[in-house]
Amino acid sequence: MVSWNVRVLAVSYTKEDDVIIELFGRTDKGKSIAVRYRGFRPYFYLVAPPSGIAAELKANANVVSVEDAELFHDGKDRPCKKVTIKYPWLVPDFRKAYASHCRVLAADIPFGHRFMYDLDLGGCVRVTGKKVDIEKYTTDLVVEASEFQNIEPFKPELKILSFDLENSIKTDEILTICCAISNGGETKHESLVGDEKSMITGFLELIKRTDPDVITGYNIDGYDIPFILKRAAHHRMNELGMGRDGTELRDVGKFWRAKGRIIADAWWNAKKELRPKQETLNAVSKLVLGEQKDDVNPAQIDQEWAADKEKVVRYCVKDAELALRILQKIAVLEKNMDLATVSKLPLDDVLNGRTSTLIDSVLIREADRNKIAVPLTSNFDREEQIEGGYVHTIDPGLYDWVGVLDFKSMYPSLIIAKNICFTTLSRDGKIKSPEEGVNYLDKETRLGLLPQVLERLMKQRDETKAKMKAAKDPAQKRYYNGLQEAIKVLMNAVYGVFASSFYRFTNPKIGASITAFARENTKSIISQLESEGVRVIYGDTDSVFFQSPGNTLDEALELGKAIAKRYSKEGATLEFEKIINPLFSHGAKKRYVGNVVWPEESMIVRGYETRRTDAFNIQSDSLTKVFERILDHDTDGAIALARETVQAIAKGEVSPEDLVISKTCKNFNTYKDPDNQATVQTAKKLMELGYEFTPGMKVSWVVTSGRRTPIEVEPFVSGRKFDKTPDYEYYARRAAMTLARVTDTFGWDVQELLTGTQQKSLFSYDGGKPPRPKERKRQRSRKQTRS
DNA sequence: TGCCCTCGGGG
DNA sequence: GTGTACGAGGGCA
Repeated sequence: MVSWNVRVLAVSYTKEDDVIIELFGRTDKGKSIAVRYRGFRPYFYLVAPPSGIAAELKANANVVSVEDAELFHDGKDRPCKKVTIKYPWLVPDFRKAYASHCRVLAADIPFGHRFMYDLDLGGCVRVTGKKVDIEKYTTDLVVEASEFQNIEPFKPELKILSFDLENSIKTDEILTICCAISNGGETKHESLVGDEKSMITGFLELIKRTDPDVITGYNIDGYDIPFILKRAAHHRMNELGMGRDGTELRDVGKFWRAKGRIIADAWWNAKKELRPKQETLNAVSKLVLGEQKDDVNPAQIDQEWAADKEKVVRYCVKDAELALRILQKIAVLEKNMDLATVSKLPLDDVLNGRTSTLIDSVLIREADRNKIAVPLTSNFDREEQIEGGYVHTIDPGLYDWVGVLDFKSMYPSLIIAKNICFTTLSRDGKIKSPEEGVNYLDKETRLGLLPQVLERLMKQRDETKAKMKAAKDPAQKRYYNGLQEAIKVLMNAVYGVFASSFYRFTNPKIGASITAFARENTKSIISQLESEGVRVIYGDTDSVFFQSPGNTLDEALELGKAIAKRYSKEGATLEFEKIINPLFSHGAKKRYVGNVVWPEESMIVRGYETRRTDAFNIQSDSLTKVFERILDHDTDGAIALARETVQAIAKGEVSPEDLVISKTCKNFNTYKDPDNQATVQTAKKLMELGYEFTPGMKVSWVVTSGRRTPIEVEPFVSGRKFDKTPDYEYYARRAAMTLARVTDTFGWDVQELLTGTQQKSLFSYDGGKPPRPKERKRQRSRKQTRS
């Protein structure tokens, strides 16, 4: 018997003579490994099944055993039957068959996960067994395992294959497939050219030969992978095995899976991680690598290919490499390995799975240990959304020296403090939630599973933080920091699944009472602060924004620290997070901009969209400039700028270039009502003008009549003279609408920006109602800038 | 205000 | 594979 230490990347099962669990991973010696394990059986529970059911089950040839069990369900311990069956793929049938007779439990847990839960395996394991030789696997090692042990987590260097293809727009044929393969520190390039069939075969062989843990590229899920499959189908090719056992790719909605490997689209991950304003490979490369794509025009790929094939191949290799480096730079694999460690799951499940998967992994293990029932995930009707956090209204205006206080891990803290759990939910519980009739048992009567798990995670996080502090080696420090961040993510995810829609362990009452407790908490802090004379200007869920009466950083700092200290109590720590000076809002919740001046200087924009690509230049540029002036306390300048911008557009004193709107145009028939689509209209006119158009191209236009339906547009081609007249009125109105959201605060609404004059006197009344907010604000904003 | 539709990335 | 998976903005009623 030999042992290997493995970072688990994926878990699955296969049907041979029997069911075999497969773990795929990489060892601490850098070898890829496939681990096989026989003899694990699927099972589920039935709650108090009617008499006769047990006998019926025992007689079923697919049933291995029926045993008695007792599980805590719906407030008390109940007699159950544990039904073990032969094959995991039969579980759904059993589930359906018995659901009408009694409650079925734990019959929707992926078999691989069930295996990991039951052996309580984590993200890294020591596998003991013997090496075997099974040809279908592409891994360095194949092992028949007899034993598993948990070990200290480690993060092996993963082998990543990034690829990109170029295809003819005219004929749809693949021109080249290029790869950048990273193994440890070094990166190798491979490029395939020639006839399409052999390129595809060559690509599959390359995957088989190099056996990457991760396959990446830019938008491969949505483009390159389906494209290769489409072309392979065209040639009637089969056996497109990219899996580590030679099996084919699986289509999971928008995404793709290859057994034993992780398909991690660099675009998708960069999008999640960075939320860039522009998501093109070029823009993201510039953003994270400070580097650009090669100079090839993809819209003219056929011409480029005809002119210089080697140049196109270089370009393609470069794209593959950029995607690879982006994935490495944003370190998603590392971060997710940490999350896999704390949630005890294979990397693939963490990277590509839902957050409920993470919580399941932690909660189901704990439930099993405590003999607590694991219900099925019910088919959620996404009816009523539970009420969210408390958001304090913000009056429009400009505020100086704003301090921001934050409750530390508010939701987890509340769950622990109030013993909130599906196991403690009880009408006669002593802990009364603000929600009518939703009460929880106190800890002494029954400690909730959820609070128990969260308390352990919190403790674990504190310990990890302590280790981080104690670590001398920077690499060690980073390692512990990653882990403690991952625990934080996991804890916040716990609240997420309980609060959002339906989750197997909860009902809306629990989520609703968590937020209800939270609202009560935040509101009470706000009113206490107000009663002692501190001016609270805003608050959202777990944060409170107060205004320092002084006009220095030191005064704001002192007040913030004092409040944090005074209002922190056991289980609800209030932290002083930052100082913003100044802060501006036009009076809508969740929308503000400001200059953060402590602890670090930065600009903060929340809710305002200054970065849309389908807005015309003037629209986004002027909004940004208006914000800059406002934060410089130059409100008059901001208003003047907004007014002048709108006026200039209305008078036609702008170049058509600044009015161009760009969007992608897909195949016309993919639109419900193509002729109503400005993109389609533009594309058709482009073709009439003799320009080439291919579905998927970005088209640019200028609106020539915004009043008609559908809107009338004219294509804009850079370099070609634009000889139509833009609908300046339409553009002025759109700019005014964007800018007025902000200038309204200072007394200028859409109409007034359009006409350039204020129509109402400052103190006019509106139908007997109190003065319009904007007028109050005008005064207030002046006052705010005083000391 | 809330629903419905579309887009984004790729060539 | 005991799993069906985005998220945000704009248009329109």
